[in-house]
Amino acid sequence: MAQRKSRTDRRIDLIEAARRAIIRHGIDGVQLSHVAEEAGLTSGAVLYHYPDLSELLVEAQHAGMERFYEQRLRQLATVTDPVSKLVMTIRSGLPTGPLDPDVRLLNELGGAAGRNRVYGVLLTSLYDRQVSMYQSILDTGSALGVFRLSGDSLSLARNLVALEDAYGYRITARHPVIGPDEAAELILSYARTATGNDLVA
Amino acid sequence: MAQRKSRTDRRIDLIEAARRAIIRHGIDGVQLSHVAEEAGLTSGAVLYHYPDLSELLVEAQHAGMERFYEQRLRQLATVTDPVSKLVMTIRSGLPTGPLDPDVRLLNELGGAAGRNRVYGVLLTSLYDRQVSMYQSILDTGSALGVFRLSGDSLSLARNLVALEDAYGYRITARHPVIGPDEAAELILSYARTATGNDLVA
DNA sequence: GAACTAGTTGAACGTGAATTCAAATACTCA
DNA sequence: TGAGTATTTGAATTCACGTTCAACTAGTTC
Repeated sequence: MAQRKSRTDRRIDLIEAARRAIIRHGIDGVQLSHVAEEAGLTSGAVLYHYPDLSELLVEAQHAGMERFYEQRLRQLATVTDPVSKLVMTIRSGLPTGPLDPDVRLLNELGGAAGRNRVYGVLLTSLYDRQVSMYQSILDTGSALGVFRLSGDSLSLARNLVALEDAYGYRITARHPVIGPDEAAELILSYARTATGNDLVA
Repeated sequence: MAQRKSRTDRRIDLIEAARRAIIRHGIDGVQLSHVAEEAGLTSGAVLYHYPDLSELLVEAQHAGMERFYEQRLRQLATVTDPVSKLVMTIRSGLPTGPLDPDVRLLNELGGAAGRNRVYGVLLTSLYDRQVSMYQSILDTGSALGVFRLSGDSLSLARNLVALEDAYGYRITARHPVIGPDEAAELILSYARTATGNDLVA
């Protein structure tokens, strides 16, 4: 028998297990048994904690998103100058490679968001928060005279996040020439014209 | 009994039916019975033409992609000056709204491309062809002196396609403020700095 | 350490989907 | 027109999954 755990501990485990199962089988392909296997439990045990699998999946997606976003914020807090912030943020929005679990998970949402309102809302809220994050970097740099913005910061920020998103897909789809480094350089080339700064950290 | 059709006609029907079924249920959620229902046939009939459902799904995705791309090329051929071409192409890469079937279908590939090599290859090949399309517009405009490019045309083209992709997701996910018009304007703002042209058609 | 509680298992059951295939039907062409 | 062929159906079968639940186990409490 698998190690016994408290209700809260087990729920955390299950959310992690669901995250892995989604990455492996797709948000519409995950089965109860996949989650159980990832968690090292039987289906019955999973059902004991989450009588409705779809709720667990939503929680897993939600948790994955929050983790991704919080991690970016945390990294951001380690530096102060706007140039470093911008460069670092661009990097942290890209997958480390085709197998990056965080981005793989988010990518699963793309298609489902068109069919499922809950996923649409989740994904939209992540996008908006990331836009705010970029916008505040741009505005700060602008106020300090480091950046000379080529347009309004909201539009620039929206485009930066959009580029991240798109290259995330390219990288996880294993584009033969666009990897993390190339994608970062492509986004940086946009960021340079947007900020009028060379962005050499 | 459903109307009898020739092998080739029926296969075309089935590809269309599969396309609709994928949009409705997701690439990993589609079932044989969904396709059969969309086609107005029984499961047995579908299996008679496609013993392997996954092959039909790949063909449906392939056909959807080709159609999307060919349609863009055809539109592009109706105008000659680079400014009109660029503006029109940006528009034709965006969904008409959250329900746009072509983009909905493509979005289904995003997540699956990370798990399934075939889908990864399909999606990557579409991306690359779209990049070429933009690149040729940019190069022509540059040669004619209409555009003064802010960087190499390949990078600019890659970013333009990336922006289209990303806003396609935003729109199908029903972002409350980013619709087709707003997305087009955001991409255009990038295209303006990229080409040094006001892009007023 | 006995009674109680919470978590887990495994087997039984029901459901729905894929698969198979013989029979029925509609078309082709001699 | 009639024999032959291609397409479709519908029923039977099998399989995989979700669901339920009684029994079991490991903690917890008094």
